[in-house]
Amino acid sequence: MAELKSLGGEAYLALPPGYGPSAFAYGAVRGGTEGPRGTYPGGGGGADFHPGALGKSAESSGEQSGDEEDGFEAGVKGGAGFEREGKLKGGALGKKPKEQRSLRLSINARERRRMHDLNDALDGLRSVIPYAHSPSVRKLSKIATLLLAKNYILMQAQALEEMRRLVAYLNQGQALSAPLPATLNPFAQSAVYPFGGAALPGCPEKCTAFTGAASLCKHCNDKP
DNA sequence: TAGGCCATCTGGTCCT
DNA sequence: AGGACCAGATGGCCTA
Repeated sequence: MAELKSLGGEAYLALPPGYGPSAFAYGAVRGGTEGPRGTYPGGGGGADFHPGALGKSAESSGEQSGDEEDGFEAGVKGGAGFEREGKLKGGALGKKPKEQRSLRLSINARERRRMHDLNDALDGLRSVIPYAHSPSVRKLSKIATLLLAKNYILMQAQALEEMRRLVAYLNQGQALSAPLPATLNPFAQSAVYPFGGAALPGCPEKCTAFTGAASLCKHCNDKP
């Protein structure tokens, strides 16, 4: 996986290759809304999910009660982990006592809930980082969300530091008429755009879709 | 069709 | 013992 190196200045919010522009390219229209991917039923694991048993509506913690029969019955054919090393770890499902199967279902449900909570948290993160929030743009992937958030935090930290330096400078009683050293003047430096000075791929559309205070990229900001 | 992303299942480990 | 967390595996969906 591409490492996110320390980024300087306006590149803070640029995602590493494979996550940045591609995240948007990848994020291009995807059947309109981003709703459930329709993978719940069945999902992986080979479990035969009851369609609809695990809809997006039930994604949040709290739901999923009752340990809906995850498809343990006929399901789990070669499901995750089961055929590893050619053997059935922990015993074949069919041979599991009902009690153990019940326990497994409970564990599965709990894990599912945990992952849903994690996804909810990621959604919350997506909602506060600057990128094009639009129905026509697919949401950021998990990895892109994390990397973008990290860069955003770094960018904010840098901005804060610059402001501190500026305040300290002004507090020293320096004449305002004197031009600030470039290193102290945040406004003399190039503005920090989440996607750097280059035009964001699909810039006009995405920048207009972006609901933040500023444009996503300098290119767009220069052309109101 | 390959690759990316995702949801889910599962067993192991650690903690309470 | 039970729950949380984790990583590996699997299969489905979608896009280029």
